[in-house]
Amino acid sequence: MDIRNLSKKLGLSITTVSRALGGYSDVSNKTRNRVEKFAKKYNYSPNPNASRLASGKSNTVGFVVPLYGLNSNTLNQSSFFEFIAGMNNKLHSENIQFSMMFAHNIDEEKQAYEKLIHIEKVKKIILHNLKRNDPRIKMLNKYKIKFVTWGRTKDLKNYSWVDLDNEGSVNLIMKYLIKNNHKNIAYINIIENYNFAFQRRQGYLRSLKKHNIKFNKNYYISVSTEEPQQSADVIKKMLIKNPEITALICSTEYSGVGAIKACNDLGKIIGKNISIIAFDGPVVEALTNPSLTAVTHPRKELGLKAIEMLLDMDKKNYKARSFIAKPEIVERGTVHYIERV
Amino acid sequence: MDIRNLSKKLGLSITTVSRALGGYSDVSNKTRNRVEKFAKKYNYSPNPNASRLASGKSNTVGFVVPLYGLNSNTLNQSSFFEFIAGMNNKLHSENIQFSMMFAHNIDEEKQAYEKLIHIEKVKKIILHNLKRNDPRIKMLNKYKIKFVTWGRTKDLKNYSWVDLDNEGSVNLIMKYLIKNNHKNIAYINIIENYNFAFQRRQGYLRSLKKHNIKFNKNYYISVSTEEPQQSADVIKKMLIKNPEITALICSTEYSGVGAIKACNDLGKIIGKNISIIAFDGPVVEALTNPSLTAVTHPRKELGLKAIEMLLDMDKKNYKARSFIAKPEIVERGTVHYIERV
DNA sequence: ATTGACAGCCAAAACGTTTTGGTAAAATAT
DNA sequence: ATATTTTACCAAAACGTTTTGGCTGTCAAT
Repeated sequence: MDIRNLSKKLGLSITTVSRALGGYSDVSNKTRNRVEKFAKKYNYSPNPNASRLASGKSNTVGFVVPLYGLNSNTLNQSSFFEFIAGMNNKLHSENIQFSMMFAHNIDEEKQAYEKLIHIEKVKKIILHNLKRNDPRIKMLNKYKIKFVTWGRTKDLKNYSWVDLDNEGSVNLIMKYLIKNNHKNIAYINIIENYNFAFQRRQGYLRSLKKHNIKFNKNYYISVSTEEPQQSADVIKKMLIKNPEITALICSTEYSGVGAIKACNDLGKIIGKNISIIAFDGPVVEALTNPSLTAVTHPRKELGLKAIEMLLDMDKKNYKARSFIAKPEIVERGTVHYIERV
Repeated sequence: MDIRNLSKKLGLSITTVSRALGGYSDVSNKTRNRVEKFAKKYNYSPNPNASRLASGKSNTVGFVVPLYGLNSNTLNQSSFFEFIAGMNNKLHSENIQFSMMFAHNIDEEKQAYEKLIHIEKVKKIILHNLKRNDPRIKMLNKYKIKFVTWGRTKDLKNYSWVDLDNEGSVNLIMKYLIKNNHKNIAYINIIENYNFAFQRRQGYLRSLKKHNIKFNKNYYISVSTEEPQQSADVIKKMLIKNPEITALICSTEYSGVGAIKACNDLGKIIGKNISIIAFDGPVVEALTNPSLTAVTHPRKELGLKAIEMLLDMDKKNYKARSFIAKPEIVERGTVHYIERV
């Protein structure tokens, strides 16, 4: 069933049918209802390719997934997957194509963007994994590509982004721990040239100040790899030197696992005399014993919002926007309450 | 630059340009070369939507990702991700679109296929997560959709597929364990209505026979969930009742983790007086202590091969093919050698 | 010298929409 | 009663390809 046949059955012109279904106002409600009824009855939906050709809006959104650096880890890929799923839902409901490419190193990544922009003529891109200072933004502006980023650069120069609430998440965690009477709270971060790590550090420092806890530099470390053992070693040392620590905040799943190892090795009983809370870790949570308490983020929603913004950029009065995912603490078994003495 | 302008510059008709680039034989080599040269020079590539509309060929490969059942687990999503990355590489080099949809339940899955087939007019699909008897195959045949499956049904009725070598992997594991002088080898499977689980069971039984080991039904269990604790409980019981068991083969990462828990609880020293070996587990491997020995499969290659086959189906003399990924054992720390007495 | 086959090219139709630039009738304003 | 605006519709053009069904000239076979 195509629009020609449908219009014949309705006794209307093709134009009217198209405009009725397109939601234009120069169609009476009576007619529109009839058209919609018939469209449903005959199971009509416009041929997307014809429609894209005619409208000139062949909207494709591009996305390059790096499979190196922090993302070479299979662990992190599941969070990408969530994000992608969120994007896809929106894209499909809007009949927009999604062009995803993979890159194993920085050269391949560059090539991927070039292919997207110059060959596939993609005009919209989702950028992610932002460095504090990211050269891709300049590049995209140069080619007048519309983009929304997942993550933020150091300074937010007039672009739209979605992101975890990194600072807010740490605040939330700190509040939660302090409510449980923790005071000697350590933070295990990842190297801070990732902007999210920097923001989390900010959150930690500001939270301490807010709750009148003095920053102890022995309580803050950042690891450079995602090898759990490395985290475990560093954490063990920290706990031996500072046995008064009662809670560990871990920026990554891997360091969360490292923390568990370290505590086990030291004979500390997790959830009894030492608390561990980690970021996300949707994968690891279920695997550890006791099950890891964590702060989670709706990554699917993040993907959806990113696409919404990107599509809104076509509207005339669009202004740069942002969306911050609301963190939530999922209580499991690794945080304990300290009785006041 | 569109084909009209290009043909003008070449002094040729649109038809000839189109047919030159399309590889048709009614164009002289001399002309074809000229056309190709100009196309490159002016950075011309056909508008994909116009081309799809005119040819009636969507030039798109469809893929529906279920986010329910066995795949609601974030863990498994990373293996999808690998597969998708493999597919994408090939698709991009061939300039073919990839339409991926997500489904949260069986109804959404059905709708997704309908949308792909009837609306987007996709003619090629990658099917995965096959049941032993999968109704989708009939459906795809009915609509004359070309497809390649990732996984196999019970009977391989004349379609092309790629898959892990489930039976072979178990053989390999068994050989490896037996080489290390294990004889009392238990198998922890997942429910067998997943065909891969069935095949792995076959592998286990046949391997035993081959090595003249009598099957002991107390050594074989299959769990129905992916909750590690459930596996742990069942395994603990098994080990208490049959303390002579020296090695555990786990069909999933989750049961691998469960096995580790069970052994720890029983005071068995993993890699010393009990061995554990699991399937894949690219995620978990790095997290356990000791690091989990496993059999791995090149999932990226699997994705690539699937697409290769799917595209080859356009060739005239195509016959149903298959590709089996070669398993490999990655020795880490959970399998021990038993000294002969 | 005539015929047939073939190589190499092309004009026009087709693909199924959206959009443009209208028109006639109805409603409203003067 | 007339002029203006609004409502509701439509024919035809446009989108950029691919495909169909030619046509012309060349060359080998008769």
